[in-house]
Amino acid sequence: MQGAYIAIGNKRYLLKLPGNQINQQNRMEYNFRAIEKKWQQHWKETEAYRVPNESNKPKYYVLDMFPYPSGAGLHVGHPLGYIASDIYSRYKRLKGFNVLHPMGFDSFGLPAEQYALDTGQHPAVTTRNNIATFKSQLNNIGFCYDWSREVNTSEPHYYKWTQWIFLQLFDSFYNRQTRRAERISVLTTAFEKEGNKSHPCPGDPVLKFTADEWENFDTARKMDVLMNYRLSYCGYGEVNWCEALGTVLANDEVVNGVSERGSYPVVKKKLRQWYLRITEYADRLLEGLESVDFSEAMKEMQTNWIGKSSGAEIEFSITNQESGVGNKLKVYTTRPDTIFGVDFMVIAPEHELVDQIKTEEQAKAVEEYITYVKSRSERERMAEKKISGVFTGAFAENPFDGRQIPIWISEYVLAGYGTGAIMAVPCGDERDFKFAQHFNIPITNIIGSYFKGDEANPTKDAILQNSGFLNGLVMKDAIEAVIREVEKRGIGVRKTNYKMRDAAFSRQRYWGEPFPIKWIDGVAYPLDEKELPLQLPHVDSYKPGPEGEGPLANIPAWTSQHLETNTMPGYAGSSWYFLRYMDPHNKEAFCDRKASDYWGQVDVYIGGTEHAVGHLLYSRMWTKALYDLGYISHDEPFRRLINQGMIQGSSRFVYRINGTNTFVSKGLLNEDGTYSERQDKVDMLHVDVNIVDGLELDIEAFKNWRDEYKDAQFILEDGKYICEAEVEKMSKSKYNTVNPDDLVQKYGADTFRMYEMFLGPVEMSKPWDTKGIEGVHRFLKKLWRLFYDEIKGKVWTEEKATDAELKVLHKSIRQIEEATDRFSFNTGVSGFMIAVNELNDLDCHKKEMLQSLLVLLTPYAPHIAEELWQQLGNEGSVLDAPYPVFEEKYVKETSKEYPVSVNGKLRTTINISLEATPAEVEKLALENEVVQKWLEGKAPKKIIFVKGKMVNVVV
RNA sequence: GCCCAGGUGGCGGAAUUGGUAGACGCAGCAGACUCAAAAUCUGCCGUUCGCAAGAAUGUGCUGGUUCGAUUCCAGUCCUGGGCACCA
Repeated sequence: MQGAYIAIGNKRYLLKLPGNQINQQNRMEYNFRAIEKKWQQHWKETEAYRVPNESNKPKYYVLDMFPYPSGAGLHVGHPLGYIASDIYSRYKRLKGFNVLHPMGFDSFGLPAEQYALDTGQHPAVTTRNNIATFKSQLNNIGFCYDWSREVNTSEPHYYKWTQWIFLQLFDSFYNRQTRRAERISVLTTAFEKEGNKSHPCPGDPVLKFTADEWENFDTARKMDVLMNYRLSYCGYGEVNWCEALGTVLANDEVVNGVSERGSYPVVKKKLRQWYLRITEYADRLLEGLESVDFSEAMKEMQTNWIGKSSGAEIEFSITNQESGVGNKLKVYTTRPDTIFGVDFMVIAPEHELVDQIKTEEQAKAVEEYITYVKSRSERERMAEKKISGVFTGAFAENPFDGRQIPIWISEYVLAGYGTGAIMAVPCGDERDFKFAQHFNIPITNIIGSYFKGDEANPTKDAILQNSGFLNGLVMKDAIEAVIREVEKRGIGVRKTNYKMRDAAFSRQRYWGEPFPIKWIDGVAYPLDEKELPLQLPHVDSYKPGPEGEGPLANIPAWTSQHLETNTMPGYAGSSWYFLRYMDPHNKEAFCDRKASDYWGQVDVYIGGTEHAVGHLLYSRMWTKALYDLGYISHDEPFRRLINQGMIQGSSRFVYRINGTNTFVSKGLLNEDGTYSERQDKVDMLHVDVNIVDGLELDIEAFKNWRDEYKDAQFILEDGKYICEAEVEKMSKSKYNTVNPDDLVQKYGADTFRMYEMFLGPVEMSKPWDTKGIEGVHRFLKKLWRLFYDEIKGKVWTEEKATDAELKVLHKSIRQIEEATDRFSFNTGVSGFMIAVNELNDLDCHKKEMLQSLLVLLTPYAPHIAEELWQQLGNEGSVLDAPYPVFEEKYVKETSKEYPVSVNGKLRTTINISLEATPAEVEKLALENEVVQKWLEGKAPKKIIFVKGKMVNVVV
């Protein structure tokens, strides 16, 4: 950059000039570093991105899923969605909207705590540092965030309101009659009047009491009952318990039944846990999907997660001799029509009846199996292909034909779903069939020829046989018949079931929101609103507390106040942050009603599918609850959702000859992956992608990369060391992360932004490859040269544009506007490239043209657009310039080069007027030499003509 | 295992409603400019056959529907995401 070209004759020389003399010359070159710095500073000083809560413009709310500020900083995968949303926000602003486009940090979480455990650094400190890094990285890219609205979930003035919302949920229940959340006081008033007959208990379905009984409950009992209704409630749940570490582990800290750190055994342990009663909202979460613009795939994932099914809960009597007689085994089935095909029962190994019903002969086998299952994660149990299980020795009686059915336990039945017990029908269910085969359990066929004995058939169309009173009925119809009969006999009920479970809402950790709850005599009391925020206390050690409790249990000052020692999970703060952005500094409320009424729903929400069923469902539930309680006026948080794909890492590897410090270039390896005639074994080692150009290793950089490679030897091919490449997750440990800062430094933010978009559709996952960025950078330089010649200086003119030039412009307006509208930013970028190429071909430097192009470009490359906009002599910022309006008349065509096929195969093209009638087109097509050749004198059977598209002659 | 998505040149991708497959860019090759390099510009660039004209073939794989399929249907393989304490 330090220099300029001068021309002598027709030759050019690059002159080295001192820094203070280059300004005027410099302007002729695309000096992106100076330009970007200048405008970022200017926009900051003029508060160009500040968004008011009052405006006569229509509002538009564009939101990114905010990041967890990890210690590794931002890598090129993060900004993909942010760039997309930034482009869209700027586009909407140009189109005249008041656009809310905020950013913040989801700053509570496990990694900061683990880091604290390892290094003793307080999570608040590391989090603050990480946020500073993230912010500077984000600002580098030139995003138009209104930073005055930044939120950090781990700051007391934010989590005060997370705690406050928790208390609202705590003080609410879901009224199934009105289908909304209502205050607990509504419930107690009802209890006083009529007991719980109008409000069946969601936490304990068999609980029934009268007004008198309620009146006579003591306080503890009353609170206990209410706990079973609250939308946030305390119960018991299983966690991954690691005795050796004395702590509870997250699922991804457990690998194959042992802890990831140290490989200690991990077992299931029941602990007191907080939950959100999201199951009460299951139906509304389903219905709400109809009113939002999410992809079908996303809706399907959420629907499947909620997993609504209907069927029946049926009781079977247990009939074995030794014990358990008189007990009932309750199963849930969606296929009661197959009741006569039940050949065995399977109950979850942790089912409460197992202990009572197992026979003495089977006791040992059962216990051994339970020990095995305890070490298994739910994931492993579901994914297991190997069939396993143990007979309990007990039998149940089929209520319809009295058949004795053996009761088994197996890991494929989970305690948490339905009743934790199933009736197995091997002729109709594949898993049951395999189980029966494996354990040689005889199979009853109730569907005649539909079942051939080699695989189960889940049909509902068969006519039932061997099925008592159902014989002759079609299965579909039998479902209803059985449910009616079951209810008539009082041995079961019709039942709607949900796969979704209540959301576990507590963690035995330090770095999360404290619960504003005090425990007194085993009863949970909420803190008063005035006591919020309940601040996280300082700790000296992040070690777990006794008996699986969190670190807070180690603090006497905390426990002496009887405060809850659990903290809230990562998703607490993220379940409502989109509301806080609307009114981030409010000290009186989580968000002023006026602000939320103005901004309403998020119009476009951009984020990854990995949040499909977690964060998105929780936010939807919180929004619905806040709506029900009258705090906001909309009950779906996100009107439209765009899923951004993941950027994967493209890892590079070097081959080292086993036991040496010599590295062999990839192409020199034998086919079997060994080296040389001696067939030396080689090790494949990760190497930092940043010291590899494409596939070619920078050998000097490699030697400096790590001490152990200082004296490395290389066996080269064609003088180069060629690396192996593989696509993997982008992660520091794989040395495949690329820092956006480096690319911005080298090519500028505008190039970086456009290149990320140019990689492909936002929704799609793709590996990162730095190589192509040059092309986008060249494009911006080419654009610059439409304005400035490096010798002649400014080259734009005030001349009137020609028709050909106007056509280029309006074609571009159409393509780019439409691409931006449908989030197809990659084709948007290519639209700019085409426009610049064509203007270049036309040698067009007319201000009229270029100016419009700059406005189109503003959302994608704001810095260069603003600079050139100013250079052209415009007043005001390009950020608010009028968006060019497409006019059809400039792009109208009169004729088209029609593709002409014979029998569907393209043979030639003919230029035909768009006015031509079908008859004229047919005539022209048949007269065509090429068509005649392919007709070989035969008459055409048919001619298909689609106006403006194609002609096909069928022989 | 279950749910969801995606497979198109050497590479990233385009083709919006079933109508010219490969836009745009990278890499590569050839050329211009240059003492040289960089930068820039021009041309070529799916595969096979052919001097060429042209022909055949080609969107993971196997079938189907259609005048016509990357696009719709059935099956299948592979890759990625999620599966409830990573965020």
